[in-house]
Amino acid sequence: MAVHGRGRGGGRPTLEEVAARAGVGRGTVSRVINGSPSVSDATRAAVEAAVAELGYVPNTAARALAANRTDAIALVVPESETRFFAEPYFSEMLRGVGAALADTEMQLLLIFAGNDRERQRLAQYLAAHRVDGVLLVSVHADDPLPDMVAELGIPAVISGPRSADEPLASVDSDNHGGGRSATAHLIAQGRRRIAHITGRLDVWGALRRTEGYRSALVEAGIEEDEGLVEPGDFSEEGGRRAMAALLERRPDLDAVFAASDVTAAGARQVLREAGRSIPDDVALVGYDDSAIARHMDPPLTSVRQPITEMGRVMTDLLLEETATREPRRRTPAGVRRPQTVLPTQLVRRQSS
Amino acid sequence: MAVHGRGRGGGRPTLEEVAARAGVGRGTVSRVINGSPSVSDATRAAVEAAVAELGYVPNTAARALAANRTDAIALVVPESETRFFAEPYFSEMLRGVGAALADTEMQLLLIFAGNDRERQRLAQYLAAHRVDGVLLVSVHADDPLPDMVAELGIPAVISGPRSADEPLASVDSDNHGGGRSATAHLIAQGRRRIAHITGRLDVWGALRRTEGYRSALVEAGIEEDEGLVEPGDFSEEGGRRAMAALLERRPDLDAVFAASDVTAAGARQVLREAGRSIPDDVALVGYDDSAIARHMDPPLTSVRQPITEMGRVMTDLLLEETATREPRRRTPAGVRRPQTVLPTQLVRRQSS
DNA sequence: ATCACTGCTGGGAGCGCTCCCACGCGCTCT
DNA sequence: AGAGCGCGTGGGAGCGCTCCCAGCAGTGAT
Repeated sequence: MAVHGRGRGGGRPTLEEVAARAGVGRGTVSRVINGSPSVSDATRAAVEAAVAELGYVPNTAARALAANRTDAIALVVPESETRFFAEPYFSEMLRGVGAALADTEMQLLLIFAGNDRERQRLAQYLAAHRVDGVLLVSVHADDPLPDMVAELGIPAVISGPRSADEPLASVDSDNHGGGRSATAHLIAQGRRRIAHITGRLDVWGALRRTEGYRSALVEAGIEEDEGLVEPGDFSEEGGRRAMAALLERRPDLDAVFAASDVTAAGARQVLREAGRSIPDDVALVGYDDSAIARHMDPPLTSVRQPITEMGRVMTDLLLEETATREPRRRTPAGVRRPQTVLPTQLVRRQSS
Repeated sequence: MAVHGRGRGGGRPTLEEVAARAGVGRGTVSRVINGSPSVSDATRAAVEAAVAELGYVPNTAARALAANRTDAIALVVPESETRFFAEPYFSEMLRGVGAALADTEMQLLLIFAGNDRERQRLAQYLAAHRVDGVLLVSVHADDPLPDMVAELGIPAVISGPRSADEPLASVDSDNHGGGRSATAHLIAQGRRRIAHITGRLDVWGALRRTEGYRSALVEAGIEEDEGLVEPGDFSEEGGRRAMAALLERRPDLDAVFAASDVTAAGARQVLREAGRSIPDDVALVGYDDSAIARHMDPPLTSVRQPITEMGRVMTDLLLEETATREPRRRTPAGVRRPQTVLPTQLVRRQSS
């Protein structure tokens, strides 16, 4: 890491200086730095030697200016920093993104857009094209963020499409399959009166989980009973409320599939208060395989999403996109971006 | 957020275009953008109007190249991402940094340097001067990172000096005062045989806590008893081991001041196993005021560090530094950077 | 021997900004 | 009336790269 001072006191060496040292032209050095194949081996070696001797490091600002790219992507989190840290979801996602970026020159920017002020700033940021691409995680259905990004013509990948015809590239876990396997598992345990507490149904993924639940019932030839389905909202309180309603309406239910672990935790409280034992009287399955699931009493069977893997795939997709869509322009209207779906996995524990 | 296309298809407007629109020169627009005072009000208004009309956003890359600054600082975390998320310390710190940056144009980069590979990358990053300054948090005493940063002549602020004569600017909480007030509190409760489990004594802050403990004893005229001091290492296991040793050596001790909440948790286990009740037989005080302290049984009295505030102050200090140290050069040898110390606060709970 | 044609190479022309020098104007002070 | 000053201003000269075109050899076909 030798950094020799030269020329204008203390400045780092420039391409020009490396070129002079190696006895070649500026263009050639640039080609070597950027790994162009059309450089002879001898020349390449000479340049590499000069680079090493001078401790040359490319000036990113100059490169960004000349090439009109930044070599950076942003992970946009439409939440407060507090929630970001509270949710293991983000942590896992970040790990996946980091892994995908590990052997790249790409720089990751973490941008919170929890309040209006931050969103305003983000808008400025994107307008200035300070990143080559954007990773959008856990966006709400009515969020204008994705459309803004699309409008600006910035490559983007979203985690969890907002609807069946999401125009942006997306990576999702198989919510339908998850709901289906959770329900099928309960059926395989001999349960027949399986209740379901949904998530917020304006969230596409939650809707899919519920559809998966229905599919499993249909496949097993069990008649659907609308009385066994109660809307929730992912929250603990919602779980309690829904469970109470279900118990009142169908006291003979023998299993519950909740759309999130937190919801399941709420349901468990009500079940316990009602004197139902888990899993003997009522089997319980959650979703997310969060820390709550592991620490619940009894430990909760839950559907695990490959969040880290999602982060990795999202990043790969985005990198590909930024690489191909070189001259920055808007995606032609009507062109659907790839929708990737990753498998979920049922983690069996004592609650079922 | 009107972004009108112009000139070379779709490119954003440039300074030049804004200047033409406002009927002024490039220089004048630049001055307005950068808030230079030497622009007449009329001209300023005209330029601002043009900026608004065109939806002009400065090109950061060009600015960085021309001005040789990046308007970005890095928060360097010498830990894995996993630990980063696990520790509320970082979350609070980040909040403080964010707050200080909120009404700045500065961009925050979060850089993990948990393993060799990441550190290598960081070195490249810093060598390329891609940030104007660096915030260094929770660096270990033998970490080469701070010296590398200093060597490169990059302004830096460190959280927690590594020794009494830390050459870098630093912001710390008052570890001495914290240890002193925790001990004084125990004395005020009528305790006289107060034991102390230290932190890792190669960590300057831990050392200061222990010195604070001693000061309090001296001030109260209580004779120091080396048998009451046992080295720990911030860990739970260390707390258990130390507590066992203390109990064996001084079975009549009536209070324990542990250098961290985690250590206190370890100590509590041993005390309980030994049949000592808290706080009746033995009063216990921890350090950090972490979640553990609140959830312990009984809730643990602990010393709170103003971590968010530390983040804020560190950032302010760094911004000041980057602003003044305009032409990038090394800090002259021998020039000590400011050492700021923020007060701690004793949070009383049922354990004492 | 002439003419492509291919494989490497050098260097001009910018990218959009900041910095700074020089200029013009309206004053005040001789 | 002329010199001197300061304020506001315009625009040249880069910052360190990438892109691209032209040029130069060497090769095989005509």
